[in-house]
Amino acid sequence: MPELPEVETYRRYLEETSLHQTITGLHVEDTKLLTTDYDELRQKIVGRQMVGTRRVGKNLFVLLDAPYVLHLHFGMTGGLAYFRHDEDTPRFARIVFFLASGFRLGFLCPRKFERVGLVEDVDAHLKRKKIARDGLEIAVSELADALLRRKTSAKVALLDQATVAGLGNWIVDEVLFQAKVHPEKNAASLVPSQIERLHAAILLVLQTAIAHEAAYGRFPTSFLIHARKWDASPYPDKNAHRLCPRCATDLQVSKVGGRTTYFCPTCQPA
DNA sequence: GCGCTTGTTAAAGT
DNA sequence: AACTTTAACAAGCG
Repeated sequence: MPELPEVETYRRYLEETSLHQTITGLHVEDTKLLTTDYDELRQKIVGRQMVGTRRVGKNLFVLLDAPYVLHLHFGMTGGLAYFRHDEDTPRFARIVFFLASGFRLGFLCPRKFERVGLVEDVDAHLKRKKIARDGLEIAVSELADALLRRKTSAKVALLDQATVAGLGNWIVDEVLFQAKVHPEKNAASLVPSQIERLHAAILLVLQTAIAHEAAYGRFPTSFLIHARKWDASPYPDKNAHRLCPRCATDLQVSKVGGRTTYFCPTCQPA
């Protein structure tokens, strides 16, 4: 689930549960999940406290009372869970931070695409990884600059974290739908009105998703996301979600940039 | 059992 | 050289 809204929800969850407690231990089931050597990581975080957070796109940075920062990336399926007792350990809590209160913060890693490690400097890390401006903060002019220099489709360009940070597969589909732009539209040939609509749609989709703590089932029925098989929740009619929420045309499913893409051929003409 | 998956990146291609 | 596309990664899920 971890696109920007989920990571923002995890960020708030971590802030509410785990700050200002000395870290007393660390468990790591599989060191492939680490971008910092296990022993070095343990040495550097045990005895420290989490004192704040910062999120950029899908990246969560946990500030410590130390001159380095813990970096969490949730991959395709990562999550967080705060718990107390052994018997409450969630499935897939492959990394566990033990805290002085007796509680533990588990980093759930069902598919091992998640990553945890230390970074010296957040901004240097973002630059090295080519992470662009966060989706909630990007200006129209920045979005325009990034899109117009690309020789690929609007969908691929929006999915690229070097264009705008935090959008994943379903959010890009939702943004394109709300902005009435075809996913395969050439990014470089977007006109100013389309870029303005994309910018507004990015804010709308991200803010709506965050307001609902990324629980897709509760999103407005005007959203395309309900077309995805895993979420037909607001519709009593089993087939209603296959139709465009705006014009009731049959939605189209295709592959763009190698990823499953939903769009309305009427509202988003080629 | 088969195909699919909300992300990223190394390798291959242009 | 620089940008784009593809395949691969790992494992759970329906």
